[in-house]
Amino acid sequence: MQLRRAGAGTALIDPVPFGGDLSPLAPALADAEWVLHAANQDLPCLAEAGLVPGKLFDTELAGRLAGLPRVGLGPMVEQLLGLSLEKGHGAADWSRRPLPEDWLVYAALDVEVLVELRDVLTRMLAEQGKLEWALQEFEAVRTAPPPAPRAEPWRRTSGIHRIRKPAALAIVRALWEARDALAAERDIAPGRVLPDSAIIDAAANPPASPQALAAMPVFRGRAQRRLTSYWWAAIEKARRLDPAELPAASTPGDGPPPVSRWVDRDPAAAARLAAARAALSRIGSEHNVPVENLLLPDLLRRLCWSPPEDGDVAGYLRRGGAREWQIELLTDVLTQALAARP
DNA sequence: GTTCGTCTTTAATCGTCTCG
DNA sequence: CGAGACGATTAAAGACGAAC
Repeated sequence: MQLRRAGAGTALIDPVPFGGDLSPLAPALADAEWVLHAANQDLPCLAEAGLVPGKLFDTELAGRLAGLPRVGLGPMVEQLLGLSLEKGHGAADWSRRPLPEDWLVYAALDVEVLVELRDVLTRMLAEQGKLEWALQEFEAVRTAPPPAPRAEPWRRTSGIHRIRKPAALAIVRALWEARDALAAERDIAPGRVLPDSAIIDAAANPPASPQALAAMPVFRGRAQRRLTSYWWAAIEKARRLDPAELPAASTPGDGPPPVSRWVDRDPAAAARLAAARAALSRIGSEHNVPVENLLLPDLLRRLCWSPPEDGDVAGYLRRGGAREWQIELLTDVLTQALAARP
């Protein structure tokens, strides 16, 4: 983790020896405004380590609101500060120790520029009359609850669409969970324990015996041969489940259907969405803000699919987590758009 | 009454882009 | 590498009707 504070210089902290608990740092950071880039990606992690900001500035979000075309840290620093950052070691293995010197330098340089970037962005936002918008956005990010864990993460196994029957899905689930447990125990990525494709193969053509399993691609590999009985036990467990315990063929899906289907399913809703999108796109270009930052696309879809019966668009947006600046800016045009007819 | 084949419906991918 | 967004596409289940 990289820290920089005016007057105190830059510090790099390896969280590993602390067992992931960085809460001793919290008092030192309590009174400061945290300047992060794409904070929504790091905050859940930091919160887990015991670090929660009291005030936040997100340079990526600020860049979007300021209407910058490229909001990566590198491009923004280049455009606004005239500096060029070295290309990252994005896909590098940051778990190795000791970390090479040049990686440390690269990591430190990342934060050297953040405070200066904040100052420039603050000035831009103020000039555009968007500083208050940004403050509301930062506060929303700061106080956002951690993302809910996926209810059924095994359903994201790559190739799952090939599996439809509950009995076969049960095998996917069993193998996925067995793999996850083994990966956690060995502390390596699940995909390196057993590829998704092997799970799907085994579910699509369930082997009748351990021997048949051990003859399948991937499973006949040198490393997998030692685990045949482990995988076989998972498959057997799935086979023994009561019908009531089998996973549902498809998740209910609590939101609206895919937009491409709206015209057939509910032409009126499609007309509302088209009108709302047109209005948002107009306001977006008027204020030089990306449409997806004007309103969460998912909230817009839900609004258009099933508008509030009492016509209280502002209340609907507020309950959906929209910020006050968004409500103020959009309620009228969205109310009009909801009156659109096919 | 059952089986087979085709059509419709549905949803989850694909490919693309951008980001860290 | 993995994430989210997007539009287009594709795969598979279910519905329906015809044929035996």
